[in-house]
Amino acid sequence: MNGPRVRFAPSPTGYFHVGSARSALFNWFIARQSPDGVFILRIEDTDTDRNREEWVDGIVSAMAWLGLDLDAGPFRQSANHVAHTDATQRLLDGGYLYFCDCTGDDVAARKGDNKTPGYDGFCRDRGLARGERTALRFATPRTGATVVPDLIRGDVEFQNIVIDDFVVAKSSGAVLYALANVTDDRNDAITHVIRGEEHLPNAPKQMLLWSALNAVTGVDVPLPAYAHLPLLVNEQRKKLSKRKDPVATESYRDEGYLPEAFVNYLALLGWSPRGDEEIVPRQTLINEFRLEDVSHSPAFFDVKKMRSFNGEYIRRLSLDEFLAAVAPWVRPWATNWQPTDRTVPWTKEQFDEALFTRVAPLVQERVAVLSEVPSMVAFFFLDTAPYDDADFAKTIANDPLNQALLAAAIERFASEEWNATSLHASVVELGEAMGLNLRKAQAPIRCAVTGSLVGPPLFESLEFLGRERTLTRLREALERCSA
RNA sequence: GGUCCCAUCGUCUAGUGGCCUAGGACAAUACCCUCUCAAGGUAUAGGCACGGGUUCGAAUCCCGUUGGGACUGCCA
Repeated sequence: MNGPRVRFAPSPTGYFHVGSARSALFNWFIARQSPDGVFILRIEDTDTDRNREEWVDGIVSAMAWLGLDLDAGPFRQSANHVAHTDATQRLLDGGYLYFCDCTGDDVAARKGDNKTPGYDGFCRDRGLARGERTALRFATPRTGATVVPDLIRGDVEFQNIVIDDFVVAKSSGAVLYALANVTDDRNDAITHVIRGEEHLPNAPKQMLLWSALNAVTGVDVPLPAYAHLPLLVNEQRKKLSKRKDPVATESYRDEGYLPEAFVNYLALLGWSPRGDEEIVPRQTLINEFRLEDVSHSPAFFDVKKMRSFNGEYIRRLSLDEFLAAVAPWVRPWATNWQPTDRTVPWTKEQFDEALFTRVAPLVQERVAVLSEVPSMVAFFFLDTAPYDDADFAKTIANDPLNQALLAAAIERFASEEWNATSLHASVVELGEAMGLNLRKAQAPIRCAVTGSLVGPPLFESLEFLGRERTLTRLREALERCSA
């Protein structure tokens, strides 16, 4: 029982941020590197004004989707409030805390051009007792320095004089993040605190709190190792914002990213596996990951690259795996999970599973995300082809020669042997008779049958669609011209 | 303003004093393949922010400059 004990401690205040997903992943790597490693999910929900239960569900299901399995939890930090208030009382008794009745305006007014940040310790020696508007502050040392031994960055030194007397408990009695987090980390015997770089300035405060708690409880829990991950930034090199940037992990799932691809890409933000190969199995990521190798500088979350990875992962799927993966987008009525805000172009009755199974290999190598599949195969299931008006006008409506070719095709296809090879040969001949190469000759047929100029290979598509439906569509296209 | 962090192709990174005329991946461009679109193949272009040191030798170590970022809440 002396393996690493790590925790992922998000606050449920919104969608599951991709940066959070990466923090969770790196924590999970550390836990999974040891047979007795422990990965804990702790929901930090002490701010009752901002937390919503649905966001907790979002975190839990997103982590399950990514395959980040838990050894303990999910726990609610709010469930530990007795431990938090107990810790507060002990610190108060031990002389580490004092009451303060300053309002935010008071603090700001007194600050003036004082160069040290935050609160100036005005109430530290006023000997205030608990009152209706008294918050509890931690009396930070005024001399010396606190060194955060960061596994990624090395020692980071903070002069104690610049660490202000931060609030530990609100006047309402509610214990705040800094103390709640440290109390829980001590109780959980966390060995590695792995989190975003925005928490680096919190680290010395929490170390001070940790040591004070050790002294005041008589229980000497060793300090955890710290690792502050480089931030994920947008194109403007600013921290990824929930409001302005596409950061919701859920939305990538809805779009049809594979969890393995998502995990692989996330792992590459601030770290890289050995050698020149970037697409590597999860087990390799686990085996090779080292906090000491994580880069120090912010990383841009590049959706383009992730798309490319996802396409690669999709192409590596077996047919059965692909069919299973794409099911929520093509037959959502039969799956446990459905992407939100996506409508399928066909009805349950129109969908033909056997036909889709034959068609699937054609689209599997053509999509980067699974949500692209429906529009690519819709013409197989819809009663009439979903026409792209511009394509239709260009290749059929305004092109008499192509109309003649369609008429010839109708004649020829009526008796043609119905397979891709012979259809291919017959369109070559049809084209030659009219002085068209295959590239030109296939276009009007493709447009008439599939509705657009781009799509899966034409002759296989015709074979799968069948003679009758193909002929019907060719006729409909011609009728559409004269209408 | 203060504290702290950071700095290799457009982007993510390899690189831990000589293996670097700096490697890979995504994106870009060209060509090949080809029934469209993709995929695949081949090739091209593109980078050590700047200035000082240290050293026989620096992308790698030190200092400074510049630039970027995080934090600076009775949020987490």
